[in-house]
Parts: sequence; structure tokens; C-alpha cells
Amino acid sequence: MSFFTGNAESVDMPRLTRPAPLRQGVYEALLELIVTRALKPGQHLVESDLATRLGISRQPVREALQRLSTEGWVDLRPAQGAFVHTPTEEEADQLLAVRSLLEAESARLAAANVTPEAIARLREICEGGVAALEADEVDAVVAANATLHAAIVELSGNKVLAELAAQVDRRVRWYYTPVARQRGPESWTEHAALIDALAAHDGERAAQIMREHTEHTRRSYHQRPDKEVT
Amino acid sequence: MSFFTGNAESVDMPRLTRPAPLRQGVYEALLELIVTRALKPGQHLVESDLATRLGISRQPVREALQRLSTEGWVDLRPAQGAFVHTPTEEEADQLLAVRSLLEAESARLAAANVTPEAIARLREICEGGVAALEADEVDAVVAANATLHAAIVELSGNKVLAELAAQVDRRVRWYYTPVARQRGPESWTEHAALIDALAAHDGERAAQIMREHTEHTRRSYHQRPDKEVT
DNA sequence: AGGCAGTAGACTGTACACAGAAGCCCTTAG
DNA sequence: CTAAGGGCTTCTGTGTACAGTCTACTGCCT
Repeated sequence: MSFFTGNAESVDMPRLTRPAPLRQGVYEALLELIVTRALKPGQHLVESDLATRLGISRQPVREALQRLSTEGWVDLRPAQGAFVHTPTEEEADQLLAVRSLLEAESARLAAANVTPEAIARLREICEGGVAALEADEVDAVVAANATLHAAIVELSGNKVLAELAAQVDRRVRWYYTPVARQRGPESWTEHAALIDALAAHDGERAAQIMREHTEHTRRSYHQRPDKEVT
Repeated sequence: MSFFTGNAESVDMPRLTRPAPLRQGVYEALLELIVTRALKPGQHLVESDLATRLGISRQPVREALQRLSTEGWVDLRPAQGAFVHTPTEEEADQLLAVRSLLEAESARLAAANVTPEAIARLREICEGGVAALEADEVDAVVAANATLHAAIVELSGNKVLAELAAQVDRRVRWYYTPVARQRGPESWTEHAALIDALAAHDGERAAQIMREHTEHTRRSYHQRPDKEVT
């Protein structure tokens, strides 16, 4: 009733912190441990062990492992438990092939949807990546790369495609991170060319560049020197 | 030690009936109920209800629902439970687009790998589908269609691609089944042409035919008469 | 009569407990 | 000394119990 209409809805509330399901926290924590190699491929994940470490019961851990299993991060052997998935050469290659397919199509679709604002944002990310590259900050480079690809995929406007691509991309990055250093300058040159094609709304060229780009990644994966390093 | 070396290992056992994890049985049962529309989109799935119906406890049900959630069959709203996913027009279209992409690539790759035996098997499936079509057995037609596509995808030799395509295909069939009747004869004509292309190891033509084929499906989905039926 | 608060019911999220199976080590016989 | 068998430990699979929360209904106040 006051001239100052300060009701509860107008106040900026932090979404009223709901308890946030434990299983999601566990899922994210385990995923982080897997992609950072803290949990090595083939390692046996004991439910009760993880549960006590996290200070919770086995149930949320089980549910998180279920999800990790369906997404291919762990293998759930019946009556034996969960093991961190061991990527094979063949699987990595197939995953890279699928990524190439999905990202190329994303680029093609994105070319039809981009706005000047989107282009500006992409260039910004790209510059951030180049800067990180010159500063030799590997983690930042990888993060910028992921952000850029995610942004392009999102611009495709196809949510199903975006989700699938994100899924595959994460797996690929898991395999690829150890050799991320080798491939740098050319990668970001290609990124710049890709953005140019998108700005010109040239879907075919964007798809072509993206395909070559991911194929280069594929080749650099197979030519990595540390073939058998964990 | 008898002259008849009949030890236990040599006997043809049906894989020694392992207890078969309950969660998988629940998963398959629920998936069947969803795709057959026994569980309608938007319906609230109560854990304890399902558990008592199946004569088990809530745990396996929860785990099955978790998996169904990650695969997009149900939506898991926090503190509210599981609801059968309600497909939107937009999502169906995007899913069909992704299917088109995945299957076209599968066909392209399959063309390089097919053997005469594989071709014979594909033709067999195709003939079975045509026979079912003429006999007006809708379920058999749909099953033959799924089998044929699965066989082609498997011939691609890319397991990751195959798994993704299978996933997407299942979802598409869920949306598409109600209108499967409309599209029949042309569909199997296209199948025959596709097999011809594969037999000729013409990957480009196979991919092209598959793309047109799935695009036809897409169009027939949008032109279906029963737009707002359950 | 309409709206709001209070309350009761129901369902999910989590923890705890027990049975069964798989793997491992130790023992024992050849 | 080697190999096979048995007992033990550990972990998974499943059932049961309890607390927090959301919803819907009912009754009261305006």
C-alpha cells in the first residue's frame, strides 16, 4: 500500500535454495573426478567407500552411478559394481567420427540463425581462447574451446542435437585433454574461419570447415606420442 | 573319467540363468508401457504404486526411472517424482532431423562394409515388411521397419553411432507409431532402392536415399490428421 | 460468496539393515 | 612344490523405515 511497491516478488531472491538433490551433486563430483583422471580408467568404484567419503548413504551414490553408466562414463557389471570406463582406440575413433557429424550439422544450421550479437560473442570467446593459448594456460584453452563449440551448437536451434553433441563432446574431451597442447594455433585459426563463414550465413562452408576442423582433431589424436599413458 | 566326456562345461546351458537385475526388468517393462501408450504422456508415475504392482520394493523402480529420465522417456521433477515425457511438436521435428542425420551417415558407412550375405539378409527383412504390409499387420510392419534400420545402422561398423541411432529411433517410433499406417508402400519402395545402393557400394547414393526417406517420414508426421490425439 | 490460512494426507528423498553372490586367501592332499 | 577345494571377507542387490516437502482439502474470516 505504500508508494514504494516493494513486495516479496520484486525482491531479487536466489531462487530459495532448494535442498538440491544429492544424486546430482554426487554425479557432478564423480564426473569431475573421472575427467580429471583422479579416478583412473578401469578403477573399481565401491559404493560404500564413495558414500562414506561424501558423508552420505549409498542410495544417492547408486543413482549417480546409474546415470554415469547410461552416459558411458562407467561400466556397471552385474553383481560386481561400477568400473570407470576404459576407452579403446576404436571407440575413440568412432566417437570422434560422430562428433564430426554432429558438429558439422550444427554449424550448418547455426549459419542460418546467427545474429550480429551472436557473432560478436563467438569472436569474443575466440579471442579469449587465443589469449589463453599465448599465455600457455592449457585449462583455459580447453575451456574456451568447449565454450565456443557449445555456443555454436546451441545456435543451431536444435535442442536434441545440442544435447547429443554436448554429450559426445564431453567424452571426446576426456580422451583428448592429454594431447590438447599439441594442437593449438591451427585450431584457433580454423575457429576464426568458421565464425567468418557463420557471419556470412554460408551453412555449407561452415559445415565443411567444422568437418575439417574435427577431422584434424581426430588425426592429432591418433598421432599423439603418449599412446599408452593412463 | 568315463569315455563320455560329459562335464558340466560342455553342456549347452542357457547362460546359467543369472538372477537378472530387477532394475533392468523394470526398465524394460516401463518402456514397453510407455511406447504402447499404456502410460500416457504427462502421467504421474508413483514409485510405491509401481513397486507394489510389480511385487518389489521402490529401489529397483527408482533406478529404472533414473535411466528412463536420462534417456528422455520421463521427466524427473525434484520432490515431485517422475512424469511420462510429453513430446512437443518442436521436439519431434528436431528428433526427426537428428535421426535423418544419423541414419544417412550410417547408410554411407554401411555401403563400404556390406557383404553379399548382409544384402541377402536386408532383402529378407524387406520382403517380410512388404508381406506384413499387404497383410495389414501394423505391428509387424513397424517391427520390420525397426529391424531393417537397426541392421543397416549396425552395418556401419560404428558402435557409438549405432547406439545413438537406436536411441533416437526408438523415440521417433514412439511419436510416429500412431501414424504408421499412412506411410507404407512408398516407404518400402525406398527401402528397396536403399538396399540396391548399398549392394552397389554407393555410399553417397545410399546416404541420399536414406536422407530423403527419413525426410518423407518427417513430412508425413507433420501432415498427420490426428494432430491432438493423446 | 470469495479468498486465505491451517492442517492432514501422500509421495519423494535419504538412511539403515540384511541376504546372496563373487573373489581371495589359506589350507590340505597329491 | 603344485593344485584343488573350502571357508572367509567384501561388496552388491534388495527390502524396510523415517523425515522433509508438496498438494489438496476444509474451515474460517472478510
